[in-house]
Amino acid sequence: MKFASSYEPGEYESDIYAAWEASGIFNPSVPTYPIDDNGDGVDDREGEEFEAYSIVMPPPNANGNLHIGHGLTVALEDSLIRYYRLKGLSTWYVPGADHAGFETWVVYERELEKQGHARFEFNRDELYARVWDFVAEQRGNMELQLRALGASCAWDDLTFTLDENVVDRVYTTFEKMWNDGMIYRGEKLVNFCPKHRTAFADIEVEHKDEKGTLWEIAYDDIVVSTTRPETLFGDTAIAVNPEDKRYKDRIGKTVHLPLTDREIPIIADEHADPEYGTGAVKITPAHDFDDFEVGERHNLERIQVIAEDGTMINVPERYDGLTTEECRKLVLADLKEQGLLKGEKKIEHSVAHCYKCGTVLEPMLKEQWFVDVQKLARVAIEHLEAGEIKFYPDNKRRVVIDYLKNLKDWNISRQIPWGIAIPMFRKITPEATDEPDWIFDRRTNLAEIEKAGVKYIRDEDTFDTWFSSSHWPIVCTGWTEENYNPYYPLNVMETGADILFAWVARMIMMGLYVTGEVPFREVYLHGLVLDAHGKKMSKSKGNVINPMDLVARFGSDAFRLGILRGRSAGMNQAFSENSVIAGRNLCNKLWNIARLVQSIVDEASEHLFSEPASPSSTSYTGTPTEPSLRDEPVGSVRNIRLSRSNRKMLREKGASDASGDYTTSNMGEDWICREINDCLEAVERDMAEYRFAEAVETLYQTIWDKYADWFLESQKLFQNTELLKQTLETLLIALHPFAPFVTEAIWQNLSWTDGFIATAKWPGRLQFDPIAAEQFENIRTIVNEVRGTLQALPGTNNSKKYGLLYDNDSLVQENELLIKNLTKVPTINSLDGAPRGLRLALANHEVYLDVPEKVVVEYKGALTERILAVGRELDALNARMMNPNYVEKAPRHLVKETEEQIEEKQALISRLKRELELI
RNA sequence: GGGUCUUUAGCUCAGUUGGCUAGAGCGCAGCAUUCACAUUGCUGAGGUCAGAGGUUCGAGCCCUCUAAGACCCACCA
Repeated sequence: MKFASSYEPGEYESDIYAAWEASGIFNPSVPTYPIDDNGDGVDDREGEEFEAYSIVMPPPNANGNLHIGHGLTVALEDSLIRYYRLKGLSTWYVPGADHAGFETWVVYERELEKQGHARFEFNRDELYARVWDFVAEQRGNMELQLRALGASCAWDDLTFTLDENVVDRVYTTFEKMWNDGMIYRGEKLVNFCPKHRTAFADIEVEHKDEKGTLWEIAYDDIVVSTTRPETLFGDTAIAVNPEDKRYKDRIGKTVHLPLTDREIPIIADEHADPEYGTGAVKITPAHDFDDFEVGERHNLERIQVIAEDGTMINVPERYDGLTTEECRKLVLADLKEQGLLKGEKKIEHSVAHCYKCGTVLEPMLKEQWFVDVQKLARVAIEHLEAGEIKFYPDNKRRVVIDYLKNLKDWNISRQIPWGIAIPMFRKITPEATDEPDWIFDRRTNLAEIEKAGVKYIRDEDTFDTWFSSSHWPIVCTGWTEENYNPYYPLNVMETGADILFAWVARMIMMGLYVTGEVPFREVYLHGLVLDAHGKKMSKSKGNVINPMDLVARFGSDAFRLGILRGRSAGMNQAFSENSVIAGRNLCNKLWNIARLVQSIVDEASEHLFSEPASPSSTSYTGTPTEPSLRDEPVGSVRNIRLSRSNRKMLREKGASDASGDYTTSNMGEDWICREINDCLEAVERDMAEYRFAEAVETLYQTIWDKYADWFLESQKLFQNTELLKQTLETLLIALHPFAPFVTEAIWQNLSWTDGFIATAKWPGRLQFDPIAAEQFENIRTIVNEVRGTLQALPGTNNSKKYGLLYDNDSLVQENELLIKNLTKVPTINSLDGAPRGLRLALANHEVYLDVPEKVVVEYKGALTERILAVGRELDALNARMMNPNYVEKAPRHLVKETEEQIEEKQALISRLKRELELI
């Protein structure tokens, strides 16, 4: 037995993935469909052009586990890859693993601490080797998890962010920038985490609004306001606004710096806001970003008073070595004692924090490597404004441009050992005066090098990970200066909207700088997956949802379908487990659809041949009883078939080849063909515009509400095996990008399919008779009306009690059996004699429910209500037509439609009134 | 301070360039039960589309303002 009564994902998923992977179909060098597609011995690719489709995965942390955001990423990216693979493109989904410089370092440093060590006990090479081993030990989990999610990536091409080719490429770029004069070493204020002892780029800083105190301190007779009294030892001036009358005559004079014996000048600078505090501000160029700039304008001395470990230096002995916090208390106490503390105010201000440990960052004067971003940003802006990259959502393009316009030089030095070493060496042979102080060299494995007799030592810093990550599309596609590479630029960069600036903007700048081309043609940004209540997931809140738990409970497909549901580009959205359950149910539904179709196919082959068609088709021993309606007299079925023209519907060229041609023989068959075609069209349109949720929704409705609930129900009467096979295949293929496992599991279990569905051909359109398809809508209307009315009638089990009568209605007559089957009414008869029972409110059909007079009377209220409702609709339509502007200005087809509707409603309402009178 | 986004059913969300009676899943209520599927079928209730104004023959959709919320950027001592 091939199809169990329910789909159990756990029994299939890992085997299916292993089979895919072993077959090499995820590899881009392999054609995505058989070379000889139609078995005629000729290579079908002859003369065809292969289109490439590439996506590189935003690399998950190599030694971590996937979180739900990765789950979303895979669901989105793999759907695209699988869709375009089915479309016949040569797809390449490059997987990645991130060394996650700072993140991993923080984890490892904690580990070191646990072992009772400090990082300063080891040199950089030792630390690097230790973290490498640590990562190697932990590695692999996330790669298995990607497989569990069904990511159809080319595993042979997995790129680790510390791979040799990555480092090479990063060094090449750095060298080019160095030669182009875009790299400089500067002593600047950087955001520095005293706990992790490293600097950050502006973008890594987390600003939080906090309550603080603004103290007023007297510097002689001038009172300044400050939130950081402990830095006064680093003050080298007082600034006042040049327009400020209060201080005009003091400019150029000096004041005494409290607690010291220094005099500092009073300078005029726009930075001082006369409205704020006392209008005078102390200037500490070494410990404040604004003051640094003021200092540059006025050539002020920079006195560093806080060391990298967060303790005081270069201060009077009394304060030396204290932490900033201790020092602040002591300074305030001393000032108070001397009567210099003039006041304090509670204020709210924004404070920079380490995004990892939350420590308050210290602006620190440090020599670092900077990238002059002016040119990079300018070029990127030009290409963006020219619209070379399409953004989903669209508004993010503008947001990136604005970001790039205000971008400041980029600090790429990090004082952590886990990362790509900066390939710069400092001269230590002082007498070699003609040689530059710094040289570029790739030999970063050496702590010291010699060149032309001059000795240099290595800079111990590593690159900001975003510097190397910005090369991701280049390194993952193996782009080189020499070769044509159809996979670069990428078709799309899919990633989180939260790293739009840190990553996407930098990839654009770097891609253009290195290759001269934008690195991707489109960008799809997804929002955050929030918890069920719309809150951000975080470990501390304990509301983190593990995608692997969901995969284990509901299956990979269910997870993918569930997480895509209702999600749109760039939007944060709450995660709903119910959507995953709905996905699981769809998988099971599809499974059972296949089970039914297979059983029909098996039965048909038993009828055709005295011997079973194939061993597999008879191995099915599911429900032995035949559907009762199949026992209907064959004659009546045949009559229906004969009453329709013998139309042979050839499939469109390019449609799936797995089954033979079909002939539609009843209007339900034409109808489902039309619905499936519409569905395919919608899915194609949605995929082109990254409307994943809509594509899934359409497939869900088509499979469940149309295929199962109407088409398969009608096929219980007349089985069109060829059409069943082909429509099932079509739906399986169409759903495959979103639910790869269940569709493959079914494909493998069906008796007539070959190969993998993962490499099947995207279906063409089905042929059908549009008039017949439209007529089936009438049947649906009749059936719906019968069902609804039966439910509304008093009593239970009405569908068993009352039959259906019709008068002069060929549609009902021809489809008696079908209507009977779908409504479950016991009988359908032509009306003999005068009308009786309850007439259905169908405008164009004379159909009665054969209910006794008593029931009709009881139904009177409902009928009255119905008349009122139709009356309201009619009023609305009439009002529209009374408006001369509508008749004049609205498109003619709409006006005509309104007129027709009015006629229809009027006919209906007068008929209903007559019915009411008769009761 | 600047910017982006959100507000539609009890919950989570769709609603493509304005066009008829605003949809889905889950939840809820009722009915069904030898059926491929209870991970089921059928039926139903539930919405002043945040509020106010405007444009238009016509607005959930476009414009203005207001309110509530989320996020991003920024040097406010």
